[in-house]
Amino acid sequence: MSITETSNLGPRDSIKPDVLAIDLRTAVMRTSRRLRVEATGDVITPGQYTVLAQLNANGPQTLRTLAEREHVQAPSMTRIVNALTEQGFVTRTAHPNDGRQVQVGITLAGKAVLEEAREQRTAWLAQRVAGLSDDDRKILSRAAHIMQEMAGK
Amino acid sequence: MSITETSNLGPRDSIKPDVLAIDLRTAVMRTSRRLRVEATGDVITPGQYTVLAQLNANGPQTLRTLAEREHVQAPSMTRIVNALTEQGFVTRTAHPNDGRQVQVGITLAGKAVLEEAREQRTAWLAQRVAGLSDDDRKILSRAAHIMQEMAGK
DNA sequence: TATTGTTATACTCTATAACTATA
DNA sequence: TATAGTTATAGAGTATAACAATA
Repeated sequence: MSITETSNLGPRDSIKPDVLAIDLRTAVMRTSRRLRVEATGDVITPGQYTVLAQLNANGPQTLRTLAEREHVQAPSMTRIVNALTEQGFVTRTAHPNDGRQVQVGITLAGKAVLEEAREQRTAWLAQRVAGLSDDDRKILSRAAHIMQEMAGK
Repeated sequence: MSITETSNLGPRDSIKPDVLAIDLRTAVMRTSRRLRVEATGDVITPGQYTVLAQLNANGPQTLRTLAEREHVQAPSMTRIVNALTEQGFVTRTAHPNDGRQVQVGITLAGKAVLEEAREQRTAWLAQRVAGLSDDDRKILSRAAHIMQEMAGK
């Protein structure tokens, strides 16, 4: 029996947003918590990880832009970027025209450690997902896309 | 067009656990982050919230049991329970037979604040969910159950 | 001796405020 | 004056180690 069938919803029932919100919130928070706990042995912190991913996906950015995108204050981003710089995962280069700005970019070592961290962080989930039925995997795949869209770019 | 149709997977494709794991992890972490950020104005901290929810769902428990279930160390749980006790949201009672143990239980005020926090924390998500198609809501509902099962009770 | 819980202490991450340098 | 970034400092939250009380 598929896990999805534990749902008490028939195909014709309309789903109340309030009820779904509570269910989904619980599921998301619980899963994210496990993902955080199971991601042991990482060489970089969660904050460093998301900054590397951001730089990898969107190219070099100023410190301020990074802070805004990560929703942290400037001093916090200074700290994160300093740590990444010391480890050789990002470089800081002065802006050609504006001497106040600093461009932060990911290095090859940074890309490598990002990939490594991504695998470590995904290993636990991949194992769990492998134990599901194909139907359940399809549902999760679609749900992932819906959630991505819903949570905003 | 439904958001689910942005998925590039046909009905007959088998879904690779590794690929799904990366998609799902990204979606879950991004959503949980938004949920955390959007849950402003809470009267209790996230740690306090989960402890109250735990006590509400499973009844009075010892400090050690709570620490294990929340995956934190004993001193951290002492701190959380102290804060909840000072606010009047839990009570501490001595174990009748074993003088070492402390039973922690939720109060009526604790139940009230839990319900209030739950609504605050779910409001943002409920609004987002309300803007989806009914099909998408069905998928999310099933996905929530699958994730709950997958992340362990 | 083993177990439950507390206290002491330190570390990480984040924030606000004050400061420097550049525009 | 305004903006980009850094430094100083403080406040959560968590951890380990040492301790007290009980079994």
